[in-house]
Amino acid sequence: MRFPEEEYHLPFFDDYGYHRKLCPKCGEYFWTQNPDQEFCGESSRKGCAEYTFIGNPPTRKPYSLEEMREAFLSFFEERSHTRIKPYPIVARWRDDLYFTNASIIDFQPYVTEGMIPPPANPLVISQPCVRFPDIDSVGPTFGRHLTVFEMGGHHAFNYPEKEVYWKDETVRYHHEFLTETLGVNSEEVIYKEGIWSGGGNAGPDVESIVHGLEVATLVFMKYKVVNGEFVELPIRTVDTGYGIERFTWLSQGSVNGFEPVYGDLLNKIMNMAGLEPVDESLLKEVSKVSGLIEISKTSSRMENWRKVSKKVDMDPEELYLLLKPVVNIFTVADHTKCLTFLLAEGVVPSNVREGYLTRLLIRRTYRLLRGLSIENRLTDIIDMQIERWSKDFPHLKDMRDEILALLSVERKKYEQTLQRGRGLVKRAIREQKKERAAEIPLEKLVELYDSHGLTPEIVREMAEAEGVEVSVPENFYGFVAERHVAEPQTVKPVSIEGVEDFEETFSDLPDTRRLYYEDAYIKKFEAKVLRASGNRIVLDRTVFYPEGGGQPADHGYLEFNGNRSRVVDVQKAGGVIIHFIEGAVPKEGVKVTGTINWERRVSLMRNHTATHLVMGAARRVLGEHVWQAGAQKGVNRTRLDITHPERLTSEEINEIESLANQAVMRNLPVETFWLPREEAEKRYGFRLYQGGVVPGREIRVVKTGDWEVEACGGTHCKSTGEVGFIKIIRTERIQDGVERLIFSAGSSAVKTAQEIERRLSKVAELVGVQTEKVENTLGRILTEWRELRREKERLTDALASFMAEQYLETAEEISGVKLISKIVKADPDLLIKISNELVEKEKRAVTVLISIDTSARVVVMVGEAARKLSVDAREIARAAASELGGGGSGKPEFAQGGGTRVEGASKAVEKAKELLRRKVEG
RNA sequence: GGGCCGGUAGUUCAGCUUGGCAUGAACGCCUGACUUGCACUCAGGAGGUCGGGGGUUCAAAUCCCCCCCGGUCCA
Repeated sequence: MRFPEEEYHLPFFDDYGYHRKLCPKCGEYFWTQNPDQEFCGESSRKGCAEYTFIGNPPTRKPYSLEEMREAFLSFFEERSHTRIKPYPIVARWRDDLYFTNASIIDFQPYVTEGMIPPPANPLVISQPCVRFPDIDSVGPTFGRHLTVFEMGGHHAFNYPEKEVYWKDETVRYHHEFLTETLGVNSEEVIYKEGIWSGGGNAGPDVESIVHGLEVATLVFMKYKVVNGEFVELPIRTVDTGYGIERFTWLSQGSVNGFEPVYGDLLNKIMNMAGLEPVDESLLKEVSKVSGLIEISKTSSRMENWRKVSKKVDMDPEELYLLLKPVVNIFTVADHTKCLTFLLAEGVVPSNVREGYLTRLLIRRTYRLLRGLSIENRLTDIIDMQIERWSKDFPHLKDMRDEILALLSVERKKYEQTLQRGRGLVKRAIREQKKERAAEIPLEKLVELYDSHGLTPEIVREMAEAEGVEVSVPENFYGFVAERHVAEPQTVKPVSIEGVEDFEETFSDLPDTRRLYYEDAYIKKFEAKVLRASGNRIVLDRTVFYPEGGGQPADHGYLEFNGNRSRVVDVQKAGGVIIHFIEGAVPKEGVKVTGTINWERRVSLMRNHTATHLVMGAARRVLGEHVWQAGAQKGVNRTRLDITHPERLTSEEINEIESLANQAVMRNLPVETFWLPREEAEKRYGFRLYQGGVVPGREIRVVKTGDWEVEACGGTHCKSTGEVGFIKIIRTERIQDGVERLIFSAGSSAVKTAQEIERRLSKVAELVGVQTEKVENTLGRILTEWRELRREKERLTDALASFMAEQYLETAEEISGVKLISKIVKADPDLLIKISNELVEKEKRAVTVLISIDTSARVVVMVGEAARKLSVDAREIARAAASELGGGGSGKPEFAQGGGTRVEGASKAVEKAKELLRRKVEG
């Protein structure tokens, strides 16, 4: 789709003599002052232009990154925008994305949806952003793509009753910044029309292009996307994104976009790797056409190099080999900066969500460093990054030790994966040699990557060490992606169970007054029934806590007109609280008296407050990277999931338990209060969002003395002393990087401790000693048990040998073979052993031994000599077993069979004898 | 959240397709021989609830179901 011209035809363009044109190459509309401008001027894959600023910057002077950021911020500050501090790059206040990938993310959805006012209006910010989708392009595009960059954004929020500014002023600001502040010639600025859509919002946008480089996107967010349709938003948001790094690059006109950002750091990495600088003029030529490069999972790397090499008239292989190390160093610079920022915010590498993306980044970086033979220098580079950026982002320095600790754990894990991989590759080669295949099949390569995390490059390296060639198709990753496309997507319904008809049935009701927030200790209350639908009741007020925030619903009963009905569940839909009851249902308008099951509620309160205490303890013991990854409170036990890269040791668990109990004993006051979102964030930081996303304009803060502050909607004790006692029961590992702590609080904790003791006593009783001696005694018993088991083996062997002698004496001679047949009540294993002895002693022996118990088993063995007479144990076993009501099979010299018809045993022997006779005589 | 791979001796793994003796393999360990001693070499030996629980079957490491644990790819 496309917006009509009116959306873009601004007075600004007319004032400045801009013309609207259609680019014949990419088919997009653009605005230019230059009447001869034919193409849109953007240096992209479609090749509409080349970079013309390389070695020839269009700005008045070169800017460093810091200077450019400051120029941008102060330009808007001077034009009545308020400067705002950057937000975290891990978007913990949102559940629809992992990272802050644009400055507007900071204000979505609460500001853009009108739930809370912006911190200032208009405002300006330089927001560090993280983007993973373009990761493959980072490096090869010479700086156009980065995984971490600063987005300069000036934002205005236009309310129906209050207009700040809209399209025309936005473009004028941008133009003024470029031309007057930076000194770019007006006719060198092209504006391209576009449509922007993301995060559920959309609108027209204007992209500004200077000398082939897109430097800013000016978005006019005016729609909400509902079921694929554009619905006008009441609040129109000016959402601009100025690529601070790109502006800096433009102003320096350097041969790549990394030098202006990293400067000396780049040279240091070059030196580490012992790289000679690449011919500057060649870099310049390539850089000019690097806009053609765009790497994705479905296109191949070489394809891009071929395009570029054609332009600079060089052999693609040669060009690739020449530039690869430099490009890899660009990538390393980018990735290590991104890692520094991610780990500084406590992202724990894992196999899911943002942890997985971080792991991906670490493993890519390791591979690159390996290629440069400096894999042991990662921590040095990270240290350089911390040094480089901590002036503007001081938290990096504070988190240095944790960053390095997280990296070291992750490195160990990766090395284990590689170690395992070597074994797998060796095995794959062995297999392939056995089948005389020429090379490792593609399918195997995909499996090694998909299931074992080994990229084909690594497999090739490992295989070559074994002298085996591996060919990897250019579109390997596209091939892998295909495997994942076919997977079914599960769509989970968002509606609350039992209230799917909320819109029709309850949405007209006012918010229920939540008495449990006014006083968490109310046990009994009176209220009026506002709505009764089936077994669902809505009251005007309630002390029944609805399930939410990992705290289960209260139970209890409602009394009215001499009836008493049980409340079995409570759910919240919007601001309306719905009670599910069993028994008589009160009519609308009736007055009811509600009573909650206090014992249940107070247990839940203790468990909930305990959760905050354990959380605070875990962070103190394990580090700042510990975040809550989920929690479910219960009456008897509660589970708390925390991010941590390793299994918890028993010492750590004990320490967490001790600290949490100290917090209990200090009897800290638990304060709960409501604060406007931005105020709460300012006062307590983003640490608040432990329990995940908290919607709403005002958020409820639960502050546990100096121990822990969280945004939380649950009911809590007045002071930590009421929790009584916290007992950690055990830990589990939910995922890589997430540990689950299971604990009890209050009287449940006491019961838990008693239960553990009871079990121990029970064990001691069974073993017959005092509890203090259980381990020793049990150890001794186990040793004895093993000895007895061995003794039994030995005796069985001896018995088998003895029995074999006995049985051999009763052997029947049938034309050269010696048949030994017996029906005994013995373990089949013994029969096998006897048979073994028999055929060992007497090569002509054929044994048919039947054991009878609840079912019958027949063991048939044929000695070497008998075997030569074409006696087949399988045939005999099968024949005998048919009389037992079952089947049999095995090997020619040894077979087994059996059945349930025990009484057929003697007949089975007869049958076997008959068959044998036929075989050797006939 | 979804997919894939794996769990057998102290360790790394075979065996599983096609149910039938775990005489399993290598390394490590113990004992002995050789040696001044160590290492090497040779001979012998110990070491297994086949991740757990159900089911099918005369019979399950092997087939089916559930669970636990580890790895990995993708969102």
